[in-house]
Amino acid sequence: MRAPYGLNILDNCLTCPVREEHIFCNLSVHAGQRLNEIKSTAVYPKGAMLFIEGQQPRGVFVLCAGKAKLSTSSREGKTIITKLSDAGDVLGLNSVVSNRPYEVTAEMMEPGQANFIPRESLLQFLKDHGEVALRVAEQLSRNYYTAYEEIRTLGLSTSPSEKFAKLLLSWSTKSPQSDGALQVKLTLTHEEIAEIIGTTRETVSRLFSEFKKKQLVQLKGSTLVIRNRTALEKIVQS
Amino acid sequence: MRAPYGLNILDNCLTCPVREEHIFCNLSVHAGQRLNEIKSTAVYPKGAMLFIEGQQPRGVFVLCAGKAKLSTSSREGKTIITKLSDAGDVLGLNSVVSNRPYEVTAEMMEPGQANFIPRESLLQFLKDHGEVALRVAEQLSRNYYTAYEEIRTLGLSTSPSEKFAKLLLSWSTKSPQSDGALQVKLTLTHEEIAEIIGTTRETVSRLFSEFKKKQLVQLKGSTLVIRNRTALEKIVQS
DNA sequence: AACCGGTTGTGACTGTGATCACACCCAAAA
DNA sequence: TTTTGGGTGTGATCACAGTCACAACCGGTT
Repeated sequence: MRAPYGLNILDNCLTCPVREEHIFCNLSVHAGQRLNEIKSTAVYPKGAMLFIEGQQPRGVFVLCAGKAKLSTSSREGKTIITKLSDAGDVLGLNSVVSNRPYEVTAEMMEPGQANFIPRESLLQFLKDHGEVALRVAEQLSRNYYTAYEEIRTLGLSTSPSEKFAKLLLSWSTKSPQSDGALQVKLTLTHEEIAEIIGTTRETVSRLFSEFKKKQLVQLKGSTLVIRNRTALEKIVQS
Repeated sequence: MRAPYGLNILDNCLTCPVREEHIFCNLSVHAGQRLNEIKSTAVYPKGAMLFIEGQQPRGVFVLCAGKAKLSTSSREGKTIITKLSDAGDVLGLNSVVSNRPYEVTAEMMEPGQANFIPRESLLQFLKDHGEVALRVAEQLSRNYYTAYEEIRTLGLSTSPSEKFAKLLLSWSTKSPQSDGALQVKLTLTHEEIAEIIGTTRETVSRLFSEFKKKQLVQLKGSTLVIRNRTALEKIVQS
């Protein structure tokens, strides 16, 4: 089965990304069947918008393949990226549960696939299956935590270098923990990095130069190598 | 019935603050009784810490009287106030639901009273009463929204004056909407205001002078009068 | 009265990062 | 090949807000 954008369609992607905390995993047989009835799968090209900040919530998206960036922006055009999502993430849950407009824009950064569950169906489903509602509550509080992490970085760490170091470290922990040399595939542009840490493209460029000069990081093709983790950690809490 | 700190103890303060969205209101008789069994009431002096950032979650607090400030701070001592809570607010819910450390410190800004519901009891209660779990989910997503508001102000609005104007406006909308002259009781120190908008005490001082000079606001005793609302709104989205 | 702690006003100085400007690189298209 | 366009490096400039310093203020206590 072949989809556009050179992507294999996954049969049932509600459960495909193996995640302990996945809220739609390990459901009762009955609930699982019901969920399968109300979900629908779609494939998206790079740049596709799953939803846009301010829209009324249509439903939630469960990302099965591909990466998406969540961002919010001001009228004057300044944008901040608040989260990078990948397979397994549930997008739009808060808006659906509280019935408020999407608070972010979700844009595919690469071709991908997602399950869609319409708002009404999901809410009915949650009413019918109380045990899942609690799972949803847990997921929401996890979201809340990451939001607070964001608040802390934006509000407490003043200098761009601090935030930049923090970002690099957060990447290095997610990457394959093979021995000493920590490697990260670099898929973002400097502009995007700037939007994550809330600064300008030029500053990010300068930070890269600076960190390279200080032997903190090194660039091999498009993979970034963290050479001095402890030094980075020191910058973070300087 | 008289309590310390010159405060009247309220008989049942789970329901006292009249709030449409109060998660523990309008419960079934059975659930209401159960809730009354597991809650306990206490009175707190000014400066009392309900809980501290990093502590394991003991339970939730339902504020009945008095105001509390929620803050988070870095090792170097920089602090940001993320929310001002008053009667009716539920504090510590996220931490309890997700069983992670309190992400903020909750400190009473004036003498007050709060109900405490221990973690284990609450979780059991939620399992037994699925309909309340959904209410909790709704509350959590509301929390998420205010967190996002915070992210937007910290990340998108660059200048202190912008954030300051935003803060003043948010105050003026909450205050009694009596005709034109918007008045706000000013209970915070400049230092605290600085911690809300993420700047220094001196800058707040200067902003006050500047806004007074520009006839945007006026200080009558300890009440702040918003003289030119539209001008403030213009500063916000400048 | 005098004193005190916490708060507020304001001046002088300075470092930092945003802004503008332009050169450069590289891969894909023509 | 040349062209084009998105991405990147880097210098020069400058305004803004953080920092330090000190005076003034205000309400409560002794």
